[in-house]
Amino acid sequence: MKTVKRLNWEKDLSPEQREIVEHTDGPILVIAGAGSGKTRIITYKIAYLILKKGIPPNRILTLTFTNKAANEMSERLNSFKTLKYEGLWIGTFHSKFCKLLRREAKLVGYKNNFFIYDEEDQLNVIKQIIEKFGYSIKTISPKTIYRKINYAKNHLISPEEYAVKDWDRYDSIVKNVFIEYEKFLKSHNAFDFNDLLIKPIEIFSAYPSVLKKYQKKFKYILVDEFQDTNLAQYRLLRLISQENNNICVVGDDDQSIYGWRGAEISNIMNFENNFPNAKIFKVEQNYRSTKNILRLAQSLVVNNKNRMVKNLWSLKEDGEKITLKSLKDDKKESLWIAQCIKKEIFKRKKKLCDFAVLYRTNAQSRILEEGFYKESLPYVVVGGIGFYKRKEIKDILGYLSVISNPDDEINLKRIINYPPRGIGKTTIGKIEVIARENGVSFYGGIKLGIESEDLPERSRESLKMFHTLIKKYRLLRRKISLSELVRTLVDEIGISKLIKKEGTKESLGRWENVMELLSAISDYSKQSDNGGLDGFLERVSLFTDVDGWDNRQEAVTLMTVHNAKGLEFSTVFISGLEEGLFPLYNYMNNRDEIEEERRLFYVGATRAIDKLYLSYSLKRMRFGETKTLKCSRFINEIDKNFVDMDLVSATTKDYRGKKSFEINIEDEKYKIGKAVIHEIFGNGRIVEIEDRGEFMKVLVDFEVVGEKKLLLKYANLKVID
DNA sequence: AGAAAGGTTGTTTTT
DNA sequence: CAACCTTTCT
Repeated sequence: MKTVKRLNWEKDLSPEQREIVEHTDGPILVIAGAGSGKTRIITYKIAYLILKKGIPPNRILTLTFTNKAANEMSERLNSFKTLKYEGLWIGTFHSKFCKLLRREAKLVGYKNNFFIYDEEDQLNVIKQIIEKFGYSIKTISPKTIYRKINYAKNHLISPEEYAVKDWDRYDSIVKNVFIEYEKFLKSHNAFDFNDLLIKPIEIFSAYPSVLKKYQKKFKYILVDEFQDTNLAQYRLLRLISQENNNICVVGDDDQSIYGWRGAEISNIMNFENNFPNAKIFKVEQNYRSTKNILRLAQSLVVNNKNRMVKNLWSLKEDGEKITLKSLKDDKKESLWIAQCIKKEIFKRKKKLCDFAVLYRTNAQSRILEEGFYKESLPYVVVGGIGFYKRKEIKDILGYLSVISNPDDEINLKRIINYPPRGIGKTTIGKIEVIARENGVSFYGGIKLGIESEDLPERSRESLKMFHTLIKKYRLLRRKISLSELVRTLVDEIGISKLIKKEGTKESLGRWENVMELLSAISDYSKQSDNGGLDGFLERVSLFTDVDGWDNRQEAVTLMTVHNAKGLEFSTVFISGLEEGLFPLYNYMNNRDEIEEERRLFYVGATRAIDKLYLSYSLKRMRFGETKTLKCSRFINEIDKNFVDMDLVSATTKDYRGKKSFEINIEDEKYKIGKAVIHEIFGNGRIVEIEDRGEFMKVLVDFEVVGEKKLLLKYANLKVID
């Protein structure tokens, strides 16, 4: 059911949006506040380029943050009656540069059927290397190494450049593992996520003619969510845009929430310096939220130092007040949320899909699920362990990967004894030796192992069976459809029996997942432009749970604030607003990190269209222990004039109606102009106040020693009044 | 070789 | 409180 729309430049766009759409040439930065119609601007710009300027779609590159965003844009383009956009490059950075790599892989020594390793695969590679070096993964944590390697790759640091302080043994281990890791991936024809961006950069610098080809091809480049691009993405944009210099980036510095993943907020802050003669637009009208929601969000985010000044405004009414609720513990919080939703559905005739419950960490979903279950309220959890990361799914995908690319040792080892076929640790160890001695891959080692005298008859028999199985499917893949292939495979290896045998309460769900995979594959097979087995594997690697989430489903949506980026809901709950959880404890120590947490809260709050609920618990179960918690500093920061409060304090006093909290009452004593006494510096007056809460700092002008900035916590100042 | 039991570890957010 | 890894038992 395709809804066909006529494009109406005047009616569909505000005058300022239209100006941006029609300003096509040269570098453009659009600072677009939350809910100001970013997606609309980009889609209409694409339409404008094609229809009004006659640019062929295949000469426009549009980069988004999620596949979902790209799909939505495509859908909108599809709804425009007269628009033909076949050939348009639209998708995430990762998927588009993966596409480029499929074409150019041989330039970096890869075959074009490369496989993409996810975190689990990467960890397996790292573990294997650590053990090969003779370390124990007890002393050398694979996860730490993984983080360090990822950090380096995010910052475009190669293993050779990886700096080691010569006294730091750990760092030199990281470096060595890093070097081996890169070699391993290459020799197994696999990339990790970072490689999808890094390798194109390598290709472009080594082969200027290839770069030229793409520079010429892409006359116009459009980028969404620019505030979350990292160094590699930024480098790619610079390289590709050089020829035509028509690059339009859209973003909002207040919504930059991926710093931990290497995103550089400076990319957006310094755009004007890096792209000379850039035209800057600011869109401050918000079309999404009520005034109350906007004011609250704004009152929070102004506490950030490192931001561009913006003043969001809205033509909507004030709307309902924000509800702030404090609860005794996390169980009560989840029940309260479920009950609020029920009430709203009953009173205001809202639908389940109008609600989203957001949280800081995935682990919080479980307690919410329990509460929803008790209240028999349907819900979907988006994210967490993604569908394609579930064990039963990865096992099947492991087979498919090996069928496509037998060099993939990691997946080969994953499935070689699943289902158990008598190929255990000892046999695998022997094959590794054989492979190394003969200079062949692990798969090659299996072939030799079948003939080898060093292996017992039984193992050789098992290996032979396994090898025959893989060979059979490698042949079969050319003869039957992908969907039939996987069905036959699932049948032959007896997954159904295997899962049933486990006999756990999750077994049924796991089997359902397998069936869901089969139907996903058959859907994929039906698409006319499908890329066969390799295409499916690629899609799966780059797929996220949000991409698959259906927003019309009759269920409440539960997800992290990160996942909610770019989405909107009539009613939004932000839960777990406690010091240490949101902001998360790892990020409470430095200013930049706190600012990112604050932006995250801002992103969450601005998802709401009509009504926002904020809640926190005074006790929460973590690590199997119940901890007592204080409410988030962000709650203290927001302007309470638009908030209805219903609070339980730690001392069970009711703070209803009061404008500030206990923490704040202490702070209130310190105001600009107040006279204070310090033990050493003597008398002075407060001239400036920075931060509130735990890290509150004051600038005091002392009579004797002049101005000093003091951290209130340690200063021991006395106010004299 | 494989299953079952026991101990230890750790949770941030994700393309 | 799990998930994960190691050890122990069959």
